Parts: sequence; structure tokens; C-alpha cells
Amino acid sequence: MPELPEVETIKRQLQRRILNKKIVGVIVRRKNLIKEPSLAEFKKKLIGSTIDGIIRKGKLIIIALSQKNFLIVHLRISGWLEYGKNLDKARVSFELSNKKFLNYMDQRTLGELRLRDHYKDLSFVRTLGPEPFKLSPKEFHAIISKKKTKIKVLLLDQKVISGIGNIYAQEALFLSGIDPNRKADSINQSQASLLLEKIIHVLNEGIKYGGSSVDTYRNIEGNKGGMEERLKVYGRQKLPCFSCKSPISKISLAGRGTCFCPNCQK
DNA sequence: AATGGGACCTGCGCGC
DNA sequence: TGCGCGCAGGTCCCAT
Repeated sequence: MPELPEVETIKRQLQRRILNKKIVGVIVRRKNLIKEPSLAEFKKKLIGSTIDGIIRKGKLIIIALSQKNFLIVHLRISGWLEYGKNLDKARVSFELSNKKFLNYMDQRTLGELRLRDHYKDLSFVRTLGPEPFKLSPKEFHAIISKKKTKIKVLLLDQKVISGIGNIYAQEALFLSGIDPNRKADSINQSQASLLLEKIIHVLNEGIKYGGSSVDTYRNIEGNKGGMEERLKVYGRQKLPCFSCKSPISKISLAGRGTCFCPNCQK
């Protein structure tokens, strides 16, 4: 999915486009994406609501509504939001008061939409770890030095640190010269500081270039991001490392493809 | 506690 | 061309 930079890009565009608009209609083409409440309640409560604010928590988009409830969108792997015409391919479309539509797109339909009175009590939100931007190098080292799992797997654990996904984890490890197989507790303070710095760097680059569109991801205008062409290791298996020219390896860690340079990352 | 596998889904590109 | 396979940005759940 959309990782933190993609979701942040969406959030910023939504703030420009849909703030203060009223929802006047809801078209649900794929019912099982609506996790709560019932489909009828979902539509009934949404229609007539005004969009008061857009919040991002980790990889979640939360749309604050005038009737003191929240539309919580988890894009999972292949979701994105597209603003404009009513799209037939959209899984869910929200009709707005300005005759435009906010379309929930999702090839694999693994995403989740919820309408709730609160979002902070959602278990996924409650257990969300801190975002990298908020951590000091010392705090980050303290967190990872307590874990024996592989560092790459740890970076993907939203309960430990939130916002990082499979692309940016690989990029940050490459930039800090750390082998994704390393046990987290084997990383010393100076390496942890470098890793945190690179995590923040790649996330900020991702935001700056509007996210990575390696596959389905689009921003709300339907355009691709610009970050995918700046990725250093993701998807570059067998190609020469940008730093040392030796071929990039690809392995599987916790069921996720993982590219790295065995020569540069120790 | 850590690890691996499968589940949830659709659709693309590849080799045969 | 058609078909089967592997793979894809996430997360949860279960067994070992």
C-alpha cells in the first residue's frame, strides 16, 4: 500500500479539495469494504455530513465529519482516492455538494472503510507506535535494542514504529548500509542514529515527490507520484547497485520481497 | 518472543 | 492465443 508518504500526499490534496464540502450521495459497489456500521447506516449517517478535517495516523486517512463522526480509510495494499468524476471502476464513490466525486479505488479490495464516533479507540490506532519524525536517536535505539527480530521485519511493525512499509524500509536500510537480516538488538547507537536519519530522509523525499507509484498508486488527481524513479533498491534485483555496481539481491523476509546490496549492507 | 505460513482479494506479466 | 504461476505498497491470525 500506500505507505506514509503516499498517504500524506493524499491527505494534503484532500485538504485542498474536499474540505467544507458536503456529502450528498454514497455509491457502494463493493459492500464488503464497509467494515462498520451496516451498509444502510453507513450511507444514512454520511449523507448530509460536511467534511471538517483530514487527519493522517500512520497509514490511515481519517476524515472528520460535521456530525461528530469519522470516516476512517485504510488503503491497505492497493487502495487510493481519486477526486473528480464518478468513476465506474471505483469500489465506493462519495458524491459531494459541488457535483464532484471522491472515489475510493482499490484493485485488490483489501482496504477498509469505517464510520465511527471516535477513531482513537480503534485497536489499530490505539496500538500504533510513534512516527519516525517524533523519535530521538536515543529513543529509537532504545526501542530496537529490545527486539531480537530482524530489523527489516521490525521496521514494518506498526506497533513499534508507524508509517514505514515495504518500499521505504528497504530504501532506508540501503541508505544506512544495514543488512535487512540483522537482528535489531545487534544495531548499536550510532548505526541506529543513522538508520533513523535515513528513515526520516526517505519518508520526506517520498512526500516531496508525491509518493511512489510502482504499481497502482495514484494521487487524488489520478496522477502518478515521482518517487519511484528515485528508489535505490526496491525492485532492482539483479541490477547493479548504484553505489558499488554489484548485483542487488532479493530475498523474502516475513513473506515480503526484500531487495538489498550484499556488498554495501552489512 | 520470534518466525513462517496462510488468509483476505484482484489483476498483471511471464513462460510454456 | 490461452493457461497457470508468481507476484504485488498491508495486516491479522494461527501453529510451531
